[in-house]
Amino acid sequence: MVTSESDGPRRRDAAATRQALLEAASSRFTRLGYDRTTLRDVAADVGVNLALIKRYFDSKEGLFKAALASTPRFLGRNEEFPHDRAGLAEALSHQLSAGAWPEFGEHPVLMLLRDSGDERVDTLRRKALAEFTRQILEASGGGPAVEDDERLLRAELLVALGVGVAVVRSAVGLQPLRDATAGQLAAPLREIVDALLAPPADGR
Amino acid sequence: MVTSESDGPRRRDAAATRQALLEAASSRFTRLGYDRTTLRDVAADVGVNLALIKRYFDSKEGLFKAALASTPRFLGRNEEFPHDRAGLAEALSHQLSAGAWPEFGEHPVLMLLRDSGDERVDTLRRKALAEFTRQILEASGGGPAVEDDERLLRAELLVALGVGVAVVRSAVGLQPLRDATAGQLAAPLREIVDALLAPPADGR
Amino acid sequence: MVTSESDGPRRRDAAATRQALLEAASSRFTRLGYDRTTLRDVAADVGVNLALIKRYFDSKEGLFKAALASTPRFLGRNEEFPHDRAGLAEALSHQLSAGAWPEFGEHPVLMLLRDSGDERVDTLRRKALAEFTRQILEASGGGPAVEDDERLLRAELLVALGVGVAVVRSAVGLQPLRDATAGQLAAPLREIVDALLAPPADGR
Amino acid sequence: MVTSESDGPRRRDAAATRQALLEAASSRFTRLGYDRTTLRDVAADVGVNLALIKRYFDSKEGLFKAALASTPRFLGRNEEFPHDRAGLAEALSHQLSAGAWPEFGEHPVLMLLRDSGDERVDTLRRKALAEFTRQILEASGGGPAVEDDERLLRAELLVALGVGVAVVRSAVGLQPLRDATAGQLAAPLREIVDALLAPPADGR
DNA sequence: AATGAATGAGCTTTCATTCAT
DNA sequence: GATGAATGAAAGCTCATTCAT
Repeated sequence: MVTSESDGPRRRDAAATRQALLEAASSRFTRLGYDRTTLRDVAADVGVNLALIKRYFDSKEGLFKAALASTPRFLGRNEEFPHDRAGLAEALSHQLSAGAWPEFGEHPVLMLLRDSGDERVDTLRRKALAEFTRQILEASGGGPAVEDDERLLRAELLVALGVGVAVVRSAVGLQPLRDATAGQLAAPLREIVDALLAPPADGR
Repeated sequence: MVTSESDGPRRRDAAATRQALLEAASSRFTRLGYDRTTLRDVAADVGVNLALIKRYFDSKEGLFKAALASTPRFLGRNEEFPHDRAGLAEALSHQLSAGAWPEFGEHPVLMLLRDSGDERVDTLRRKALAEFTRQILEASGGGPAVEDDERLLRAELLVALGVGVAVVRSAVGLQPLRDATAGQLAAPLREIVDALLAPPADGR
Repeated sequence: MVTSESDGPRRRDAAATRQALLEAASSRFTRLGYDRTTLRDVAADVGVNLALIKRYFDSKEGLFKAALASTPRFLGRNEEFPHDRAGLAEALSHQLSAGAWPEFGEHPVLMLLRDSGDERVDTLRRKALAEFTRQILEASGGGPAVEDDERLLRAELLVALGVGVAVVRSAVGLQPLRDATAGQLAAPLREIVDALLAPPADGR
Repeated sequence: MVTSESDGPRRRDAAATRQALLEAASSRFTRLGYDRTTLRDVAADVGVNLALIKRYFDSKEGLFKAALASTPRFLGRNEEFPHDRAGLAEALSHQLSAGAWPEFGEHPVLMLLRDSGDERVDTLRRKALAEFTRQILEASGGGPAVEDDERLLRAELLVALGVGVAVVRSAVGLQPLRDATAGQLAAPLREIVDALLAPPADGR
C-alpha cells in the first residue's frame, strides 16, 4: 500500500507528482489488477487530487499504458546481462525468489498480464514479453542462426515458467514455492534451463 | 460471448437451467475473471432472467464458488491417470496444447487464479492447486518417502509452468506458444519433467 | 416470529391454510409494517407455497386488506363492554399494558397505522379508528345528545394516547412505559379519562 | 414531493447542496418512512445527481442518521422554554395543532419513530424521546426529588399522547383531530397535563 | 389445490469522468 | 497547476408477480 509517498508529495512539482502517481498506480495495477485499482485510491496514495490523473494521463487507460510502459525490461536486474545458460539460470533464480521486487509488492511481470480491456494495449504487452523471450535466447547462446521455431518455443516455455511462478505466488501462495529463496530455486532452474536450451548433443 | 446455449434454454427444467448457468459462468469467470463477469451477461448467455442466479446460487460469490468447485481436477483428462514421468509429460503436453478445453474457452486452471476478494475461497483455490501438485508427485513415482521439500518445490515449479503456459496464452497470445500442438510440446515437456523429477543418478 | 403454525399447517385444508396465512401476515404487518413484510416470509411462516397467497388473497395488497379487516374491533377484550368511565379506564389499562396481545407480538392497533400506499385502504383504517372513538364515547356515558365536536375531539385524544403508547413501546421501547403493567397504568389513565370525559361540574 | 428546492439548486455550493439534500430527506423520511424514501427521489427533489448523497452522507443510512440528528429537540419551539404546567400545556397545544411544522409536512417527532433497521440508531431515537420526557418533567415543576418512577411514567404518557396525535393525524387523518387548532386543543391538554402532573393535593 | 420455475422492475452503491473555480 | 463539486452509467441484489405443470 505504501510505495511512493516516502518523502511526501512535493507540491507544485509537476514531474515529481507525475512520477509519484505512476509508481502508486504501478503498484496497485500489479498487485490488484486493472479493475480493482481505483483512481481515487491511487490519488490518495500520493495525496493529491484525483483530477491530476486526468491532467497527466488523461484517463485510467492512459495511466495504465504509462504504467505498462514503465515496467522494467528485465533480465539482469540492474547488473550486467547474463551471457550464458548458467548466468541466465542464476538471474532467473534471483528474479523469481520470494521478496525480490519489494518496491512493487509483486513481480512486475504481473503488470504485463493485467488486462484493461483495451485491444490496443495487447500489442504493447505482447511485445514486452516477446522482448523477454529474445533476451533469453540471446543469453543462452546458440547464435541467431539456430533460432528456429522450436528454440523459440522452448524460450517461451521458460518465460511461461517465470510468469507461472509469479502468478502462483501472487494468486494462491502455494508453499514452499511462495517463500522459496534464490538458493532453493537455483538448482532446479539450472536443470530446466539446460534441459530446454542446451545444444543437442547428437544431431537431433 | 457464446458458450453454453448449445441447444437453447430449456424452459421449466431447473437442473438444466442451473447447469447452463454454471457453464456460462465458468466460461466467463475463466476468460474474463471475477470482476468483468457480470451476472447480467451470464444470464443473457443462457437466455434467462438475472434473478434465477440468485435462486440457484444465491449471489455472485455463490456462483463463483460453484464454478470453482466444478473445475476439473485434472491430470489424465478423463483417461487413466499417468503412472510414470513419460505419461505425465504426455498428459501435460495434451492438456497444455492449443485448443484443448474448447468448452471453457481457456485452460480451466485459470479459474483457480481468479480472485473474488473473498478470503474463504482462497483456501479452496490453494487446495485445488496443491492437489494438482500431489498428483504430479504421485505420477512421477519416487514413492512417498522421497517427497521431501525440494521434491515438492520441483513439482510446484511444474505446476507453475502449466499455469504460466495457460496464462501467457490467454493474456498475451505469444507465438509460437499460443498455437503449439501437443506434438510440439511433447519433447520439451518430457525433458523438463525428467530434469525436475528424475531420481538423481548420483547421491545428489 | 412464531404465531400460527402452532399445530402444523393442515394440508389440503383450504380454510385452515387461508387462516394460517392471515394470522402470519397480521403478525408481520403489525410488527414490521407493510414494506418489510415479504410474502416469502409469510408463506415460510406457515410452511406453504408462496403462490397460495395469490390464490387466496390475490396480491400483497389483498392480503393486507384482509389482515386489516381481521383486526380486533376492541374495547372490552372478549369480556363485556365497559359501561362507565371507570370501566373504560380499566379496560384501557389492561389493553395498553405490556405483554397484552401476545398473539400479535404488538398491540394490534399498530396494524391500523401501517401504510400500504394504496389510497383506498385509507378509508378502511379511518373507519376502524373512528369506530374505536365511538365506543369510547358510548362507554363514557353522556348520551348521544352531548356528542358535540369538543367531546369528539376529547375522545380522539384518548384514542391518540392509546395509539401513542403502542407506537412508543413498539418503536423505541421507552422505559418505564415499555414494561408498564395494568396496575401501574390504572391510576394515571383513570385520571386522564376523568379529565377528558367527565361531565363539567360547572357550566364550563 | 415539494419541500426544499425553494430557491433552486445552487450550483457549486457544497454546503447549500448538502443542506438541501438534508431537508428533502428529512421531509421524505418524516412523511414516508425509511423504506419508501428512495435516494433517487431525494436527489430529484433537490435537482442534483444521486451520487452526491454518497459524497455528503456516505449511504442511505448515513443520510438517515444526519436527518435524525437534525430533528428539532423541541418543547418551546424557538421561544423560551415553558416554566410551569400552564406553559407546558400551551406549548403542546401549539406544537400539536394542525399546520404546525409546515417545513416538515408532518410533525418532526415522526422521524424519531422511523426505523432504518440499524440497531445503532435505535439508541439515538430512544435518547431523543427520553430527552423530551425530561423536558416535560422539568417544565412541570415538582423538583427532581419527586421524580420517582410513577412521575416518569406519567411524563411518558404525555409524550405518548403527543406522538399519538402526530401519528393519528399523519396516518389516518381522523377528524376533528386532524384539523384541530391550538385553541381547540388548549383546554383538553391543560386538563390532561394537570391530571397527570399536578402535585397530589392529599397523600395520594 | 398446490408447486416451483421464471420474469421485470426497482433500489442502493460504486466508479470514471467532466465541469467550474 | 490544482481543487472539489457534480454527473452518468452500470453493477449486484431484492421482491412481487406471473406462468407452466
